[in-house]
This record gives sequence, structure tokens and C-alpha cells, in this order.
Amino acid sequence: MPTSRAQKKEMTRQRILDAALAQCADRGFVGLRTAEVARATGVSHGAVFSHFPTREELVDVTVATVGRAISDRLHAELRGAAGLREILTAHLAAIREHEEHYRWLAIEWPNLPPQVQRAWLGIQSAISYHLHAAAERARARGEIREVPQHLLFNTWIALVHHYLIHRELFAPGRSVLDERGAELIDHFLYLLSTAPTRASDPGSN
Amino acid sequence: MPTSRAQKKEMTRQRILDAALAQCADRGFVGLRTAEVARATGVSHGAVFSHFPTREELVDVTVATVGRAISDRLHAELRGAAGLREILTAHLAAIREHEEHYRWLAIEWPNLPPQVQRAWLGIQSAISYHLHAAAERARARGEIREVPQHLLFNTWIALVHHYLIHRELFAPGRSVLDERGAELIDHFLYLLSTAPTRASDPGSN
DNA sequence: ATGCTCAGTGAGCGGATGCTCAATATCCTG
DNA sequence: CAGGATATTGAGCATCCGCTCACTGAGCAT
Repeated sequence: MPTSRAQKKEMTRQRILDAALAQCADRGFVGLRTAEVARATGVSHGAVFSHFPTREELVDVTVATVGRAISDRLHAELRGAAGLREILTAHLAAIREHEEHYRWLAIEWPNLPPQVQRAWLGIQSAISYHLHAAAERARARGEIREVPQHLLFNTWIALVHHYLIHRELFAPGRSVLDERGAELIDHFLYLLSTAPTRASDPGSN
Repeated sequence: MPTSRAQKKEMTRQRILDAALAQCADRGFVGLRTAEVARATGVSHGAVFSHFPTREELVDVTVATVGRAISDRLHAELRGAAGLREILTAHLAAIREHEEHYRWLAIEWPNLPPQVQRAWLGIQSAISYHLHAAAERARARGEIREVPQHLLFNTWIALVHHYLIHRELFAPGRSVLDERGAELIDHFLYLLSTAPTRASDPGSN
């Protein structure tokens, strides 16, 4: 065993990071407090800074960790998805896994460091790309109307983020994606569809 | 003149409030700093607290002031509006007048005091009500499809707030409503319309 | 065993910020 | 004009929070 010492150090670092992740899920990345992380980890305040030279460094690593997790999950979900509804479902499923962190990123990303912003926009780009591709195919088949890519994407993302951010309004204390995700997908597809009336409500007036 | 003294005091109060308004337009209501307000007003730090006993009080009054201004403007704009497009245009025009403050409210309202939240939701309710009424009329005339009220409203508000909040993405350094407002209205009406293709792009495909 | 290395400690510094209060400047009344 | 009322001052307090550093003690090499 060449590494009793190094192992323990690495474990401490990981415990600090875990505590940071938990705290960011609750209070957001902007609200992360180094003293609170230390307390939750069960180490001294100073120990945090021997692993992460700066609060910003800790936030960066924390965001990078969740960012990669979200990104990986998203790509895994999107891999088998081809249809428009599949893409939207995959998108929400990927977010659902990290709903708290994703929600905070959606709220706080403009106030986070540049590299975090780039990572966030990268995730959004991936969604936009797949959404566009699926929409093109659906439109070629005449299933949906013609909508410019940026409006297509922004309408969807605005809706999803609006419900996520204001989840206290839409699903107090619960997962807004579980409660409203299906409704959002149906609604969005309905708006895009060429059909003039709602398919899900056949007995409409 | 029974009130040289009282007048001056009232004027100071107003100047403090004006400085607070200006600062909130820049940094948001959460970012308001009493010392900075004092500096901008040209008055000592302590003077702020002889007019507003607490920072929170100052924020409350500031929000109440812009809230009433926005509300008044909104009702004035909505008064003559009957058609759906008119309602949307009136909505954006009312916001445009107070774009900075409205934007910060859209971002920060969940973190603001309860009475502020109630005022904000009241404004949103007014928009929702008019939007719903106009949509009902348009639907009766067969101009738009059937969409549940809450989804109709939330889609519109999500879209508008998304563009406002991320204006750096959509209209860096300029008014996002000036730059993109018309596009948003056209797009939203298009999504609602019974027409299967875009009216504004007759040579589609 | 001895001495070195280094993860971890915790008191405390420095700056930001909301807020207080005794002192002062200014105005009003009699 | 004298004396009181009060608007305003500004030094300073309390708290929070990121961060430092001299020190401790457990582990590791020789």
C-alpha cells in the first residue's frame, strides 16, 4: 500500500465535494458557504482550502461535476431517440435525474464564471441540435408546422425552465417534471402540430 | 410656508428613493446596498435609516413604487385592447416602459418579501385574465385553437421572461423587447393559429 | 527509534454591509 | 435673538464570510 496517506486525503477531498454538491442542491451554487461545507463534511474550515484553494475553485469543480453528469445522462438518453416526442421525453428524463442542480444552473448561470457559462450553453446547444434534427424530420413528414429553429428551441426551453424555476407554483414540494412533464410535452407538440384541434381531447365541444 | 423643514425632509426621502430605484435598475433589488444609495443621493449613510428604518423597508417601498408604475401602465395599455395581438402588444409596451425593473422582478421575485410576491403575482394575474378573455373571443371566431388557460398564459409568459432574462443572448446591450418583441408576438400567434402554415412566409418550402 | 512530511486544526484577520447613536448643523417658534 | 426641535452626520458596532497561518500530530522513510 503506497498510499494510506494519499488515499485518506483523496477521500477527504471527495467528502468535501459531496458536501458541496449537497449544499448546492439546496441553496444553489451562488449560496455555497465554505464554512457550511466544512461543518457538513466534519472537517475544519481551513481544511476546505487545503483541497480547494479558493471558494470559486470549489464551485467550479462542483459545477463541472454536475455539468458532466447532466451532459452524460443527456447524451445517453438522446442516443436512442429519433422522434420529436422521444427527444423531448429524453430531455426531461435527463434533467429529472439532476433536477435540483439543473434548476439552480438555469437560475444562476448568468452569474457564474465564464467556463461554467460555456458548459451550460454547450448543454443547451446539444438539446437544440437534437430538437432541430427531429423537428426537421417531423416536418418533412408533414406532422408539424414550419418553425424557425431558434424559436422552436427557445419556446421549449423557456417553458421547461419556467416550470422548473417556479416549481413552487406548479408542484409545491414535489418534482415538477414528474407532475407536469407529460403535460408540457403534450402541450408543446400540440402547438407544433398541423392538426387544428387537440388530439388528446377528442370530444372537444 | 408652514413646511420648509418638512418639505426638505420629504425631498431627501424622495431623492433616496430615486437613487434606490436607479440602483435597483442596475443591480437588482437583492443587490441594493444602503451605503451605495447614500453615496448616490449625496447624503450620509445614517440618513438613509432615518427615512427608511431598515434596508428591507427601503426595498419594499422601492418595489411597491415600480410595481404600481408597471401595474398602472399595464392597465392603461390594456384598457383599449380587445384582440389577442393587441393584448400581447399592450403587454410588451407596458413592460418596455420599465424593462430593467421588470426584468429584475422576473428574476428575483421568489427571493423577495411575501407582499412583493403577492404584488408580482397580481400583475401576472391581470395579464393572464386579459389574455384568456381575448383568447376566448378569438377561439369563438375560430381564429385560434383550443388551449387551456394556464398553458396559454404560461407559454407566453415563459417566452417573454426567457427573452427578458437572457437578453444578453438575444439583444446584447439593447432592449430585447424592441429587438425581438414583434417576433415573439408573431411567433406566439402563429403557434396558436388554426392556419397550418406561416402567414408571414407565403413561399414556404 | 528518530526525525521529517504533510493533512488537518482553529483562532483570527480583513473587508463588506446593515444598522446605531451621540454629536452637530439647521431651521422654527416665541 | 434665545432656545428648543429635528434633520443629518459619521464614527463605530455587530455580523458574516472568504481566507491565512503557525501549530499539531499521525504516518512514513531511514
